[in-house]
Amino acid sequence: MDAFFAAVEQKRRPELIGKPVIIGGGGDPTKRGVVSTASYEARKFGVHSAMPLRTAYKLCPHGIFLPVDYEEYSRVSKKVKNILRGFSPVMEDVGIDEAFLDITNASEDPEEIARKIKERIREELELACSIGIAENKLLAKIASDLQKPDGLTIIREGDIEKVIWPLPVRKLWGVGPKTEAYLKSININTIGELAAMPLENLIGYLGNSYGNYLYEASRGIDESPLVTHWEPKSSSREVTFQRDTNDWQTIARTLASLTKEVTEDIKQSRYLCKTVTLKIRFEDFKTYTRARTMDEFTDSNEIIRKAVFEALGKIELKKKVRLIGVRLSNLKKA
DNA sequence: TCTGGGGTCCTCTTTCTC
DNA sequence: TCTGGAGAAAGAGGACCC
Repeated sequence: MDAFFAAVEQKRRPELIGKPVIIGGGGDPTKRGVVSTASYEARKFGVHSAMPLRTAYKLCPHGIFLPVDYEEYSRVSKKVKNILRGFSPVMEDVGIDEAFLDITNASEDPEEIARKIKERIREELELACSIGIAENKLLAKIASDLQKPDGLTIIREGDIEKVIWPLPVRKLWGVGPKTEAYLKSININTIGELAAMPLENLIGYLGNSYGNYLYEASRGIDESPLVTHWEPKSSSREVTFQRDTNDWQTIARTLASLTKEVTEDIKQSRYLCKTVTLKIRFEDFKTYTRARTMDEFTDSNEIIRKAVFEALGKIELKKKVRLIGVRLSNLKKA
């Protein structure tokens, strides 16, 4: 979906159409938080997702800042996914605003299917999306990104050299800022340059698993199947304080309430956990985690809270705390 | 002065168990 | 009772995704 959160807001408040809309945090650009989504009008000012709200405000002071309304976006997301499932039951969810659809067994022309999907989403939900068509997920994802917004891009078997190789390595799924910078340092900037690197060298530079992955990905090879069902592996809650704090009461109270929330979450979805992990980030942004595995699987708030505070005891609180969080893992269906 | 929140997966190290 | 090794499990951190 194109600028999904912003588009949903513009749909329910048409007066926002054509304006720079910035969704993030609590919607107050003077407070801590980052941009979740910026409308294309706001992107013209250099605003993009993951940017601190305060920075976005400096770049675009006349922008309309709104809080994230996750429930509303989830509702709309479900409608989008239902439309998709009507075209093929084999669908993989990729977060709230993306999905893969396997249309291998469809009788209709893929491009025609894509046009119909775009049309239905536009007519029923008044939203724009970008679709990529290719023989595997890796290439379809790259394709969907090539002509945003409101795009429809097909990558065919013979297109790898012409279409994929000139692209920067960052366009490959799994290559983030760190890997991009590292590859740049060894003079690899494009996917084609990556593809020119012998497998042994890649493994030497990046390890066995990642080296092999990039070797194949740079050639457009991806055999991974669509994942239509999966079980959660962990559940977590964390908050960044509006001001860094060294007040024990505040820290303890916050930790207790986060623990209660995340315990409610797993209870609701009928899971038990065995491992709790405390996460703490100090004012200097140094982040630590301390884990504690319990003797039994549990969803008891008291037992989990006890383990969380045990974990907290393993960390020296000498600096002010910026963020605190709790993760429950080692999950098992109740 | 700034850097969210909810996840997954991978790698390396430490600890436990036999 | 002490020592050591192997393999599994747990713990910690980091990179990446939306």
